[in-house]
Amino acid sequence: MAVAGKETPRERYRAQLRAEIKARAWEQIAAAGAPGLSLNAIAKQMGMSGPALYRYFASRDELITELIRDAYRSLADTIGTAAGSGADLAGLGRTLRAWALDDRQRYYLIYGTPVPGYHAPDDVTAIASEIMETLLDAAQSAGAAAESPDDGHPDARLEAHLAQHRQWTAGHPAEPAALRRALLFWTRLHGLLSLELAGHFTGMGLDPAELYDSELRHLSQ
Amino acid sequence: MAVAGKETPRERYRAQLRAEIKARAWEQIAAAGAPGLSLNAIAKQMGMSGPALYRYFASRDELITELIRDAYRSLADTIGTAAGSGADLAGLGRTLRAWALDDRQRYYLIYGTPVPGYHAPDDVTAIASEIMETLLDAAQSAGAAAESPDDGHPDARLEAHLAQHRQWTAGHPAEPAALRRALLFWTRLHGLLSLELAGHFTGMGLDPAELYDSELRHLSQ
DNA sequence: TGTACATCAGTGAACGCGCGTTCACTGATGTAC
DNA sequence: TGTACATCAGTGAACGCGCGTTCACTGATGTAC
Repeated sequence: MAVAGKETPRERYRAQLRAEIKARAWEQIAAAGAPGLSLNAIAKQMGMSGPALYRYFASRDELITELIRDAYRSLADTIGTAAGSGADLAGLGRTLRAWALDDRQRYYLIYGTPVPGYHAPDDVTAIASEIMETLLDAAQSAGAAAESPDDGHPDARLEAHLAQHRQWTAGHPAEPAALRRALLFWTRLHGLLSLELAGHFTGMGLDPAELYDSELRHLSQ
Repeated sequence: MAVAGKETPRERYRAQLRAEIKARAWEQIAAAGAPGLSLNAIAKQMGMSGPALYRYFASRDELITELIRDAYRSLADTIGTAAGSGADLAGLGRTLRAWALDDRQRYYLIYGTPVPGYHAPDDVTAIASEIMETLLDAAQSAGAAAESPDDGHPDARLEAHLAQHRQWTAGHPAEPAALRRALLFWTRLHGLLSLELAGHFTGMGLDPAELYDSELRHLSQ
């Protein structure tokens, strides 16, 4: 691993070109979705021949994997930064929606329809649990300051299940109520986001922001 | 439109072949997702030449559109039948999950990542509101028998928003609380389903059925 | 500072493949008198 | 019932395209003495 500042010009150039390839790849994905990603098309857009890209990525699959990794990293960093700035659960929720709306294809790369046969690399699961830990932190803080998200009707059965299956909490010391709150946060907001991004509310005349805010209020109460 | 029983043998044969093409199309989609659908591959599988299929579908796009229509119809019929058999909201929720798990690609055709540039035909929105009406019926009945899904903390702001944007209810006489309940049902269950189908819970060691049941209990209380 | 060599970016040709779609045509099935 | 004609399913060849990927090669950039 090269130490920053000690890169040779060649290394710098390589990194720069890899970055540009990825940038063009995102543009293509934005235009035609991930299945429409083509190495040849990227090369043409950069004024290079197709095979040239193989100096930078071993295959189309490796490029896509890298984009998925970047998408996860982007989300983890965005959520992590917001939490670091003192955002509470509701703030993280707003951050999540802003992140999703900022680039829906980036969202879809993580949470969209999975490609049959494709398996994400192992290291992204580490990033995924990094995100979960941030949520658990926020949920734990929220739990200290507020009542349960269901107004005193905590779901004992769910909390028992969550308490017994804590692999996903990665040793996080959150209480059962906080586990539950973090999970509800995650699943409910993704429900709204995926329906909104796919346009399922537009035909209904509803304002997705209003629905989203409502769930945030409910989760924070 | 041909009257049933008055079809000529040729019409019958046409209908039969269209059905077989669609059946093979579903198999292909199950194996490689919707982007991997190929008319030539279907033809080969049926022992025919590629161009032969153009007697039955004008283009690949028309075939996909037809599959989407069928997916919507399947969901509307399944939910409608359950409601007709006296299922309450929780029952419809279980029906929804069973339908989704029965064929995830069928679910994705409706609720998965949209293909940029593709627009679903108008008539599917009619089917979509048919589904919503079924939900509104059930939510209205539930409202008469139970308390609000948030235990007496109804979200006045959300209900006001919903009451002011009732295009999606298509003239349904549901009360504001029922509108809200139906929408929460829809968005929360889809959040769980989309995460479950994409495998986002498998790495966490959680049982999606448990989470789903928890939301159903909450929505029905 | 200058020369000899190694490294590496990028090219162009080629391979093999599959795609959607069109077209002119053959042969079977149905219809009309 | 039998003949003449129209309808229609399916074929095979072809078009034009783009894809991922390999390979041998050129030319520029960097390194070592």
